[in-house]
Amino acid sequence: MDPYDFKKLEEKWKPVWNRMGLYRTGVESGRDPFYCLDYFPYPSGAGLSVGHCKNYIPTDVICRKKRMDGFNVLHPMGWDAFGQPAEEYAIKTGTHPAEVTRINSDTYRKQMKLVETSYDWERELNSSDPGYYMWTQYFFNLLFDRGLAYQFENDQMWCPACRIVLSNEEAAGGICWRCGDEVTRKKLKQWFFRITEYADRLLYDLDDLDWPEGIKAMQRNWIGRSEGAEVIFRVHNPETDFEFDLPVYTTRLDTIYGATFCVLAPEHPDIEKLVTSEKHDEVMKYAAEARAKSDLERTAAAEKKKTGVFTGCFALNPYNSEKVPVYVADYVLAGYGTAAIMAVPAHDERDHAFAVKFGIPIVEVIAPGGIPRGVEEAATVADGQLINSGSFTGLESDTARKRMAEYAEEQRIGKPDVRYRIRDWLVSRQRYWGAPIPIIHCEKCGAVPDRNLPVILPEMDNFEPDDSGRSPLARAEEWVNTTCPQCGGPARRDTDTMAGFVCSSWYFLRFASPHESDRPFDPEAVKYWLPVDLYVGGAEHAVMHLIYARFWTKVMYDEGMLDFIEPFSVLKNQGMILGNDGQKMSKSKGNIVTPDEMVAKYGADALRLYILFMGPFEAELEWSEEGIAGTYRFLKRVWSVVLETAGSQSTEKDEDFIAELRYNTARTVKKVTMDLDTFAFNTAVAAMMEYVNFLSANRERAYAAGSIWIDSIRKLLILMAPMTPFISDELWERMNFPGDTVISQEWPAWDEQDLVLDSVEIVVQVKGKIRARMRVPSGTGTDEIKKRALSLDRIEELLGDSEPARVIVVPGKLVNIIP
RNA sequence: GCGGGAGUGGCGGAAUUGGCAGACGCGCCAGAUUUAGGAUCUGGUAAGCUUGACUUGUGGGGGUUCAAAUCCCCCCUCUCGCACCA
Repeated sequence: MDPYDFKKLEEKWKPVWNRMGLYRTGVESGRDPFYCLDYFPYPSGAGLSVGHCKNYIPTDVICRKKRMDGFNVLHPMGWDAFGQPAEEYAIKTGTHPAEVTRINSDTYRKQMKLVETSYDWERELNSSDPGYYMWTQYFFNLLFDRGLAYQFENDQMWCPACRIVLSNEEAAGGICWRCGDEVTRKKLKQWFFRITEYADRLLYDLDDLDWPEGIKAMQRNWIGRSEGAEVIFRVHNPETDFEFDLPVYTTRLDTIYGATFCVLAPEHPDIEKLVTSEKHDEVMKYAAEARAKSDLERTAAAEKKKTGVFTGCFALNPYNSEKVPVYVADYVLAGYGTAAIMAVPAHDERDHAFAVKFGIPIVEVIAPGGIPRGVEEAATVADGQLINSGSFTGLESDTARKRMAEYAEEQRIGKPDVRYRIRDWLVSRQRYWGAPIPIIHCEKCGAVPDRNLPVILPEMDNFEPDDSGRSPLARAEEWVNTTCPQCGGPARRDTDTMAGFVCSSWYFLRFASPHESDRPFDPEAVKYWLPVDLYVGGAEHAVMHLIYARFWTKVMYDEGMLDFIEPFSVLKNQGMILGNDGQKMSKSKGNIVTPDEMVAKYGADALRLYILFMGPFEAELEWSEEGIAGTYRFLKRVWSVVLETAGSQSTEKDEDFIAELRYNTARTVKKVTMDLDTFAFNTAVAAMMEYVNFLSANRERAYAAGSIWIDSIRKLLILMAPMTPFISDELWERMNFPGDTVISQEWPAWDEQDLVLDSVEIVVQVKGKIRARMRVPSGTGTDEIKKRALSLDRIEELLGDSEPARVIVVPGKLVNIIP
C-alpha cells in the first residue's frame, strides 16, 4: 500500500473534475433548484486567511451534499469591486483600482480553487465591470422614476480621515465604519434613496425570515419604529407678537400635564423666529457651537451634564393651557421626530436632569400602582395611574395615551403618529471608484436621468479625493460637459458615484443570468433560482448590505420585476476564526494563517475537515495547528483502513459482527445526514471519526463480513465526499466502485431496521443514582423490565425487605426505583 | 440603560421531547515498535478521598420533578450590537 500523498491526489483530480465541468449549472426545469450564496467579497490585497474558509468551506459542503440529494445547485462567486476599500488600497499602493481589483481577485480565485470550493466560475461577476454597473445605473434611474431617489442639501455625516460622506448606517455611533474615526458634519447636496418609505415593510417582513435572531433584532432596532403622538404647542414671541405652531413628538402623551418646558434642537429652523432680542446672541452662539461639535462629542459631553439656553419665549401646553418656557438644548436631536420636544421632568430622566439644573418646576402626573413616588430626586419612568391630569386623571397610562390622542384629533391640536429611527439612505460619494450617478443636470430641465447606459467611468490618472467635498470626477471636464437628453442644451453630468453598497444591493439577482446584455437579468432564470435558499456571511452586514438589499428587492417587486418580497430566505452567520493567541487575525499581530500554507502542509482535505470539525458553525473559534494535524491523522487512518481491507477473501461469516457493522453504518449515515442538514458539521465529522475508529478496531474481521464490509466502505466514502473530495474520489476509484466520481453518487439512505439491536442496556437507578446495569432483549415491556430490575442482586441488597414505593420505567433506557 | 448570544474537564467542544454528563478531537501519561522522531499502534486521562457497584460535579443561589447542563425565579460574568431616538 502506497502512503497517503494528498499532493498527488490534488494534482490528479483537479483537472479531472474540471474537464467534467462538475460545478457548472444551468436552468433545468425538471429539477429542484437550490441557490446557495456566499457574500461576494471585496478582494483585498491581503488575500484569504483560514478565517474566510470558515464561510466558504461549510457552504461548499452544503452545495455538494445538495447535489448528491438531487438538487440543481447554484453556487456562484464574484467581486464587490467598486467602493471605498478598493480605492483606498489603490491610493496607498499607487496602482489603478481596476488593476488592484484584477490582481486581488486573481489571488482570491486561486485560493478558493486551492481548497476546491465548487463555484460555477462561468458565472463570476465583478461589480466594477461596465456590463454590470450599467444595470446598477439602470436601477438608480428606476428609483428616480419611482420618486425614490432625490437630491437634498443638508449637514451630512462626513469622515475627515477618509474624506468621504457616509450614510447613516455607515456612521453608526458617530464612528466611520471603515476607519473608526469620529464623524463630523459637512453641508452637501447629496442623493438619497427613500428607504424610510419602506420602513414598515422592512420591519414586518422580518417576522417570516429564517435569520439569526440577533440580526433580526439589530434590524428592528435600526428601523426603530415607535408609536406616539404629534402635539402642537402654540408659541408666542412676546416681543414681536409673532405666533406659530410648534409640533412636538412624544411617546408619552399620558404625561403631558407634567410638561413644564419645551426644548428645540440647536438645528431647529424656527429658533431665529422665536428668540427674543435679549437672548438672541446667547442662543445663537450656543446653537452654533453645538452644531460644530461632532456627534460623538455631543453625546459624550451631554451624557454627563445637560446644557442649553432659554430663548425668552413661551409655548402654550394645549391640554392645560399652561405657559411653559422654550429652551434650545443639544440633547434634542435634529434628525428625529420634529426636532422639538415637550419636556416632562417628572417622568423622563433627561428632562429631569435638565430641569434640576435650570430650576424648572417638576410636576408629578403618573403614579405607578396609584401611589405617587415623589419625583424631586429622580424621574418615575414606569407607566401608572394619571394624577393632576384634568379630566384624564385616574386613567391608566395605556388607555390615557389612546384617549388623549383621540382628544387631540378632535380639538385639532395633534394626532397619533408613528416615527422611525431609520433615515433615508445617502448614496452619493465624492469618489472616483464607483458607478457614476447617471444623472445630467440641465439649467432648464433640472436633474434628467441619462438613459444611454452605461455612463462609463472616465479614465483618470489622478483620482485622489480632496477635502472640498467635490468628486475627483469634477476634474474630468470633457466628461462632465455634455448635452441634456431632454432639451439638447448644454448640461453637466453629476460628478458623484454611488456607494459600494448600492452595487451589492442586486448582485444576487445578476448571478441567475450573469451574461445578459440587454437587461439586468433574465426574469425566467430569476424566477427559477430566486429567492436565495441559503445566504452565508459574517454578521457585520446586519444593518447595511442586508437592509439595503431587502429594500431594493421590495422596490423591484413593486415595479413588477420580481415575484418575491424577500431576497434571502435563510441567513446564517459563520463565526470568526481567531489567531492561536485568541486575537483577531491581523497583519500587525502576525497571527494570520493562510489556507495556502495549510494546504501545502496537510492538504486541502485536512484543512476542509478541520474547519468543519473545530467547533459549531456560528461560534468564534481559535485556530490550532494541532487540530488540523488531528484531522490529517484521521485521513491517514481512513486511507489505511480502506486500502488494507480491500479485496475479497472468503472466510466464515460472522453474523454477530455483520449485525454490529450494519448498526454502526446505519447510525453513522443517519447522524451525518441529519447533521449536515442542520449545519452541525462538527458533530458530523465526529460521527465519521467514531465510525472509522470502529472499522479500524475491527479490520481483522473485515473478511468475516464479506460484501457488507465493502458496502460499508462505499457508504463511508460517499459520506466523506462533500467534506473531503480528494481522498474520497481516489479511494472510490481504487475500490473500483461504479460511476466516474463519488460526488455524482446518490446520497445513501439508512435502514431503521439496522438500528434495532437484539438487546439493549438498561440503567437501573435507585433514587436517581445509578446502582446497576442490565441487558434485556429489545422491545422488552415495562413490567418485565421492572421485574428484572427488582430481582438484581445489587438492587435487592440496597432495598432490603421493604417494597419500593414507586418504580419508573423508561423502556429501552432506564429504571428508577424509589424505596 | 436597551436588545441579541453564551457560561460544561488542562483545551476546542458533545449531550431529540428533562432520562447513563464529558461523544469526537487536541494535549498529557504509560506501553509497543523504531537508529531516531514533531511517525505509527495499544491502553489510560473530570475532581476528591475512606479506592467504593463511593462521594462531589455543567457560572452562583433557590425551586419544580422519581429524574435537571436542559424547565421556572433571583443573581453574577463574558461577548456582540444599539444607545440623549423624547
